[in-house]
Amino acid sequence: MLQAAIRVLQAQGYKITEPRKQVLEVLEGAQKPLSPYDIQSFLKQKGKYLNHVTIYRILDLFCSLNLAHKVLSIGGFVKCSLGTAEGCHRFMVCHQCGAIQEFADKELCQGEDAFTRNLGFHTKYHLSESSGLCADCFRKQFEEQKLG
Amino acid sequence: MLQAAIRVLQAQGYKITEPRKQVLEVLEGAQKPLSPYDIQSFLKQKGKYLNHVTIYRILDLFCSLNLAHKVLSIGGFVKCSLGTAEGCHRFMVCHQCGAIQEFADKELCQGEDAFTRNLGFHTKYHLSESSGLCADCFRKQFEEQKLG
DNA sequence: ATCGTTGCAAAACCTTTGCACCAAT
DNA sequence: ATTGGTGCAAAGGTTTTGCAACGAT
Repeated sequence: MLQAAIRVLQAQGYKITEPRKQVLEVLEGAQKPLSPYDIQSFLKQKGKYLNHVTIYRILDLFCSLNLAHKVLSIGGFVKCSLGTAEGCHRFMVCHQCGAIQEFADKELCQGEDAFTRNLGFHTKYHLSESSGLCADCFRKQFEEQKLG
Repeated sequence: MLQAAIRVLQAQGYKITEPRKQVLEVLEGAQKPLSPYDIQSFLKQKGKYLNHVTIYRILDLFCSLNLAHKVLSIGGFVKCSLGTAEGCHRFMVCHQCGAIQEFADKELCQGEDAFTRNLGFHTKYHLSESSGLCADCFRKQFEEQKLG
């Protein structure tokens, strides 16, 4: 996984540096979107230090290479967990626990494109985030309702 | 249009103040999403002054009442141009001229919900922005290609 | 050795908070 | 008169910039 990202960097002529590997590692291990300062904190816990500017720049790079995405409804970054998928990369965001799941579906993109094309618009890419409850949180809430 | 928004405010027990009317007016007249400071600049041109904090608070209020939306891919605010529509409010964002068009479609929402439900997710609402070229900018680009 | 990367300092920018005053109802 | 709204000052947080030093190739 991490290896795949490193190969992408190398293939594009970017250097494999400690800071980049560290940010990759943190993103790999995260369950939720992380802000640049979140990432800095995580690293501090491991006894490592990165300047926040460095983290900003690394995240910019990763996003430009689709190794990471910015989840706009949260304002944090996640590693990209999809390959060169069919259709744009979408997110489900649990507003209870903050967990993220990435997915893609060609038909959803086609439906959206068809609709906007009728309005004369030519779509390059989609941004799509579904907010709600993940399976776990939904179950928990359901149990609580039975009790209460 | 502006009247409709004012009625919504009144109906909810919010006061109709000069600052609120001014922000509404600016949003009405805008073709693109505006940041709080953009709005302040627009008003300054008209010889009016609002504190930025006031603008932040007014925008918060408007968004909570669905009189305005924040366009996340741009980071600015637009007036809501839809009624209580079928399905969530979506945007087409022209990355050339910045123009915004709002739309809604029940089927798109249903398609997305169906897909995520299969993954155990329970969607509350969607965030959806399509980025690309509006009809005008597409035409212009097309003309230029013919020439070049 | 080269050139891309990082760290640092600083600045710019964005957003929020608390409180006193003002104004719409 | 009441209560919500606004302005101000200040603080806190986020993001960007320029430059010198470092390190992967």
